[in-house]
Amino acid sequence: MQMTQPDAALQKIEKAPQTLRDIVQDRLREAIIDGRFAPGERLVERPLCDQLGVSRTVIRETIRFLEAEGLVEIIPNRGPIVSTLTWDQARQIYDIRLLLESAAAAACAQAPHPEFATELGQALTAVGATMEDTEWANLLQATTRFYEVIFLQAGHSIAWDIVQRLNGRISRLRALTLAARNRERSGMSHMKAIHDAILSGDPDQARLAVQNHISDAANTARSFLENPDT
Amino acid sequence: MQMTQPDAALQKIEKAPQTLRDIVQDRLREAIIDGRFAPGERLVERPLCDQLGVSRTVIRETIRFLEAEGLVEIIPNRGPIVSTLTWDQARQIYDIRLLLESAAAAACAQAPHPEFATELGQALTAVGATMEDTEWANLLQATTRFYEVIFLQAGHSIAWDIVQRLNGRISRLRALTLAARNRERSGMSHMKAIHDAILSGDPDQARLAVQNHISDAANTARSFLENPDT
DNA sequence: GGCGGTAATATGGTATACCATCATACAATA
DNA sequence: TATTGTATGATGGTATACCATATTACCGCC
Repeated sequence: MQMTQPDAALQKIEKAPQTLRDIVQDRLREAIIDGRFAPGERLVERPLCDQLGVSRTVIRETIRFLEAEGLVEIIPNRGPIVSTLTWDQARQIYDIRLLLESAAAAACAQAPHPEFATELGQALTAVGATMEDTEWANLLQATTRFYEVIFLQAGHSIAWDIVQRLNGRISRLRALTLAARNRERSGMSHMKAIHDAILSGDPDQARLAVQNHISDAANTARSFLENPDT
Repeated sequence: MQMTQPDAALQKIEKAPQTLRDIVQDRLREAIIDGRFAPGERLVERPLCDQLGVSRTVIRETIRFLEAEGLVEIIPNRGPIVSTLTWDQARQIYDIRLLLESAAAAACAQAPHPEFATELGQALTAVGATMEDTEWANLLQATTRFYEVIFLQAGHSIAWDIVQRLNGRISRLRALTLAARNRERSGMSHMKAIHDAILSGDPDQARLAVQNHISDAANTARSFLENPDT
């Protein structure tokens, strides 16, 4: 039993004990992103407590976090509501995504890495596999994964955090645009273009492909937001 | 007493009643950004309560918010600490700022607006006025204001929120770089270049000027972070 | 004297109780 | 019947009390 030489078997205990708050935080965030609350709907604390079986303390701390994420807004002495989204805000978010995602894609294209190529290919294949899926959540997840691979390979983890947070705020739009069946295929072709451009080591082409992908999505989103239907 | 016609005198009550949490949130954030806590230092809740004269509830909800902002990190079952910053993270932050700020500056340059010109000029003058000031916080505030004018004119309010949040995370570096006396003047000249490029309606030149400003700041910051002094 | 175990302490996690405020409904009076 | 005042209820804001866990300190035993 020599301790000077670390045993590979049981290295470090890394269990990250999940607290109630973490669970509730994920649940509530998911609920909002999945659209189980309407935008502008009040999030009354006590009913949420009953529903989730936790105390108000937990709910309130969770809401503070989601407030900082931009998913909920607090009206003083009135309480939290699910954030609403104007087209102007959505436009800004798509603009920012365009900047961050094209930068990440370009960075990947400039520094090719063999195992990254297979990883990106797998991510793209996964997107294609969910294309015919009835569950749109899977497609959304696969798409997210595709970009995650790009951002992490580029070493842009902070930008990725920002993009994820922004995506949360436009989740309703993302769901709507994905539901638009005809866009699925175009989205797929755009992602293939991004994939190809990166692997061929062409940063400018990668930027362009990302731009096509996002502007396409933004246009679809705009038609939804400007036609007051949902 | 005709109510159909709104009286200009007492229009709408818009007081936004400040809650304890809001106050504490601002105070704590300011304290961290001002560097009154060392990076990695534990933020023990109960002492903070005594110090600020509020209950743990308030402190904890505040900390949740600051956690989402990236200013503090939570170690499960151990409590919050002031976030540390690696050079890699700082580099990423400067990269993102470069993207967002150059986009905003370019947008301003493309759509000139007369009253905006005077506003930007005033902001620049204010920066110059704080140049000789002994209180570095004033310089930082004036610099912030300069960029705020640009972002808001560009209609990039969300990007501005992001930049402000990122700036909070590198506040220590900003203070250090500003304290480097020799950089003040170069910072000023860079901002003047940005100002001139925008007013002359040259987006590319504006981008370039922003790039110079940020890369200069990033280089100064790197020398601090890589030399383990502070 | 070092090592292991147990007790004590520090501190975060959670629940609850109480108070403040705002909105709404109802009643009384003109 | 309309208007205004008041009472009541819903709900967020804040404080506190209690519990769980982890770290530390101390003590006895080998």
